[in-house]
Amino acid sequence: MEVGFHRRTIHQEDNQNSPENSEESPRSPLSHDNKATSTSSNKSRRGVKKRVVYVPIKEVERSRLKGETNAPPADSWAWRKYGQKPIKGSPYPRGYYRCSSSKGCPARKQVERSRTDPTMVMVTYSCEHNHPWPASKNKIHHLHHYNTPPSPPTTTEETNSDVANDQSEELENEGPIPNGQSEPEFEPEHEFEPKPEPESKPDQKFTSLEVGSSCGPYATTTDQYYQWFSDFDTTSPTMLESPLMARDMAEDSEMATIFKIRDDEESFYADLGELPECTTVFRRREIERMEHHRKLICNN
DNA sequence: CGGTTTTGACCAGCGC
DNA sequence: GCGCTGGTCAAAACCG
Repeated sequence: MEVGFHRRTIHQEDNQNSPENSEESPRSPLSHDNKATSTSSNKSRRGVKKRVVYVPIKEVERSRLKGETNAPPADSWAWRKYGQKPIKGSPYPRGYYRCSSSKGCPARKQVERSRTDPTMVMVTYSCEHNHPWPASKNKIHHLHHYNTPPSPPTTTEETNSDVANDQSEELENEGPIPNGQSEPEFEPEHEFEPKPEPESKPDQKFTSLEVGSSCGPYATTTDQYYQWFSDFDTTSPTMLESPLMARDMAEDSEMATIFKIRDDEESFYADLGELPECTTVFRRREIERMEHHRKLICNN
């Protein structure tokens, strides 16, 4: 499935706001899990850390249209279904998947249709991958798709504006983090940028990326471009706990607006079918970047 | 033929 | 301790 979780909504730390929580039966272990996920404990009944992601069912259906029956939301790991259970109180069964990219990988995910919003699929990740991102055919296809790397933002101004655009997506960037290695669960199909963090200096990342510097042990020529993704993944838990993040979470109303706008926008892109959303977005960003550079030159 | 999906059975945590 | 429920196992079926 070439299409990553590009319209997903992550409710890892803020599940209180998720419709899922409000509807869960109070006694439900799932509810307990989700609640834990939304709080500091973030652990399931068996003490395994979990992360919850919401994905529009459209993504799943798109995957299914491509011949993937009962397809879980797209991501770039290879998942093998090992079970399915009807969940009490939910009309939809829950599917259990484990990572099949590597033998012995403890990574698991549960896929379940949201009760309140059947158009959304709730994906719960538990455990982390203990291996690098497999160079699956999907990935190859993906990379081929986006083989013309758009120019990442290079200026603070631009980065900030993009960040404002992508606040929703920042929240989305969650999932198992394989020992600090790349976690390509979320394909960079559309704008997705880490919030500028004093420590991580995302601008520098982008700058270094632009010059093609190596970014990690598993970075390939094409991977380099996406490495910032994994960097962000690696740091995202910290971000979620950071005061900066807390502040952002407090701006929920604004976030909601952004969510809505982006959702509409992305729905539009989704209607374009296989046309990679990022191509449009990145092209637009490229134009913006060039204009910005032109201004700088003019000013000089 | 190897990998994946399906599905019933079993196990373990949690609440009462 | 018991029952309920979620999570996992494992064998058979399925698929490319």
